[in-house]
Amino acid sequence: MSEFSGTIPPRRPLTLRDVSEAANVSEMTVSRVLRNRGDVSEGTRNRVLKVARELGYVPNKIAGALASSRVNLIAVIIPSMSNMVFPEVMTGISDVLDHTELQPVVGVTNYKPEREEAVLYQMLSWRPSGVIIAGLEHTEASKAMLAASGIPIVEIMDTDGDPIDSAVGISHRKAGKRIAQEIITAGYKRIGFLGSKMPLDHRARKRFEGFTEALAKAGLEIADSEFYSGGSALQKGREMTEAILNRNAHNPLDFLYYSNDMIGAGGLLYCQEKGIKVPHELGLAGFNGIEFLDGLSQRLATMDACRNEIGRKAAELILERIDENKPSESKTITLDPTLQIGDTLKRKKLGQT
Amino acid sequence: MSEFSGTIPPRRPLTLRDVSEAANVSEMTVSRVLRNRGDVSEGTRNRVLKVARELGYVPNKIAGALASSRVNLIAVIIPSMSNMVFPEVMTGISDVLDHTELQPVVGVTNYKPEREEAVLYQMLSWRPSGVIIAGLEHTEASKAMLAASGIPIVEIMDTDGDPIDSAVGISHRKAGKRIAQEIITAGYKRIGFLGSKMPLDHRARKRFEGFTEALAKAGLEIADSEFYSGGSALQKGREMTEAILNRNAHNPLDFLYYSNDMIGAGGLLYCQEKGIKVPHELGLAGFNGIEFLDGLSQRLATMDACRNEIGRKAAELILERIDENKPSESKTITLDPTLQIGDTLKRKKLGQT
DNA sequence: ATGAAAGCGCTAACAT
DNA sequence: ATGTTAGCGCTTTCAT
Repeated sequence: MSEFSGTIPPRRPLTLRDVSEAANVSEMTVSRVLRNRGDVSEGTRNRVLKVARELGYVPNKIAGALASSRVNLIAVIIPSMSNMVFPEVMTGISDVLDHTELQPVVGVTNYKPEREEAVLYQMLSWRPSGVIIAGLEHTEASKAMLAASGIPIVEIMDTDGDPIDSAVGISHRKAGKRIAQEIITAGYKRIGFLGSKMPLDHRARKRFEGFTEALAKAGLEIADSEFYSGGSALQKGREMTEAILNRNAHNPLDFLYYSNDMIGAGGLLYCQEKGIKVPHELGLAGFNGIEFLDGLSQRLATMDACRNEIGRKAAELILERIDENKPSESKTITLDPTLQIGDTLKRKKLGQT
Repeated sequence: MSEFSGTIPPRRPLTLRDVSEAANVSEMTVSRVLRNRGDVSEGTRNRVLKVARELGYVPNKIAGALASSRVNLIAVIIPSMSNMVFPEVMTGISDVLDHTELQPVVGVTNYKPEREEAVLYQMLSWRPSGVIIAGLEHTEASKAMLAASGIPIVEIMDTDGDPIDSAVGISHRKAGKRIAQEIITAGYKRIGFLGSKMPLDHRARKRFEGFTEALAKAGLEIADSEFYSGGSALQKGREMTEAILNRNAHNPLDFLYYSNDMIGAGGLLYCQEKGIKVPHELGLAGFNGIEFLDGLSQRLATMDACRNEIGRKAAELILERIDENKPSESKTITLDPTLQIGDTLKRKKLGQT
């Protein structure tokens, strides 16, 4: 210990008072300058600004928020970050919020309802101005918290169900149906399904349900399926494709529907290497429209889930509900995902004529 | 307007007082129960808990933080989220913080220094308990804010430079050198470089510098280079590879070094399609060790940037500095990225013997 | 255009 | 084991 220890005052964060003393004005005036509110003479204003900058003052939002009971935070609760889909939703949200005073704060649930409940509780305890949360399925407690919060809630991604307040998304059930119809129309008959073992990914489940339903209407059913969990999705796509094709070698499949584009891309790469003729011998389709599909030599058939758009619209809904004082109603916005046929779902009707 | 309008009380968030009245104890006791602090009899405890749950009380952290001057937030400031590298860093951070009371709050800068400054200011105004920030390069104002904040700061990803406080990362300069040496040893001579137009991506720049430096020492230099910005990285990798190879057809390149794995993977796919023999005719290497490389039929040579580890260590450093009261010193932890030779950097020395 | 007083909803510190 | 008092650093409201 140096003999001078103790002479250096412990660094205490600066307060409004420090600035007000240095600038020789009341705290109130400093506050007004820093928030650009009320009348302050040009001279005082400049003096305060100068002093604040020199001192390196950073306002304490905690105190500000408590005093004004205004917290310019939007809680965003999503299942996963590494998923490629949510970063895009986040971009949409940020694009809109960047023009405002609001800023998004993200919580991740890893697809676990109890984790979602905990994260939600944490976020609500900061008294945000609004909540954007993925999905329509939540624990009873979560729903109660959301409903009781008294702030705008927007549930995103999915519109197959009843929102607590507002919702923006696509119908995954319809998306599944749509792609199934396309596959049927193209003349494929022996269809395999490859997806992830995620009982709690309700959106994947709904797509699957819509898919099988549409097949059933055409008198078809899924010939075989394969599920994975964890690991490199591209690699898993490869492995699962190999497995399901081999297993059905005696009576070959002619189409594979993947629950996401990453495993679909793995399957496509596998087929290309093995010389399997896509789409004539075997058709493929995924879901999500992830950007990197552009880099493959054949474009995988997929459906764009409107992720950026969902983010934007969700943020806009929140803004509407906050800004305006009119009793803005809750609404559900259902977007229409675009089907991209690509190069892997093109076979002409065979044996139908 | 309904004739009953005004009869529904505007939903005011519940306060401790509401709970204390309903449970017939002092606010202080409720506070103690909810935070598991101090002695509270089992009976009172249960009663309070029950009432709080029934009422749906969610504590106001804003007020709590102000009163206790403790904000259990760690600010995490990163350049990008869609990058694949930062989600992994985030996972490392969360893995460690999940066992504590602290929670990460993320801010994204898009590689813009002025944006970083703004984000930092915003975050600091919430008085977080610590800051984890990517890179060692910041504006003067940002550095000043960080230094003046009086909280633990950990700069991550990079250790080629002087940290404000602590740092965890790898030496990108050394990483560039290392891969260059490997390429030289393998006997490649005409080396192309493909990267992104990001003057502000200091880590990519440092890798490039280390790379060219090591080449220079061996009497070599970069034969040609190609840069991209925006778009699908996989696709860009393809296009740039085609462009650079064609441009040098008269005197062919025998190695391509990519500044990231995504464009590298695009290049690899291109080569495979064109029947270019990798690694004998043309060697390839990327940087980052992204998971999906596992799904390609040849493993791209790369270096793992220790992203998860960096996140973990950064969070641990912050915890050390907060938890302990000892004057824990700032330290710099330099991790050692592992080189993965893969299948694209293997040519035996030729013409050297 | 500026200031003074009160209090936002909690918790620290000190009773009891 | 429980209660009381005094703030935390701002903003609101009302004076001047």
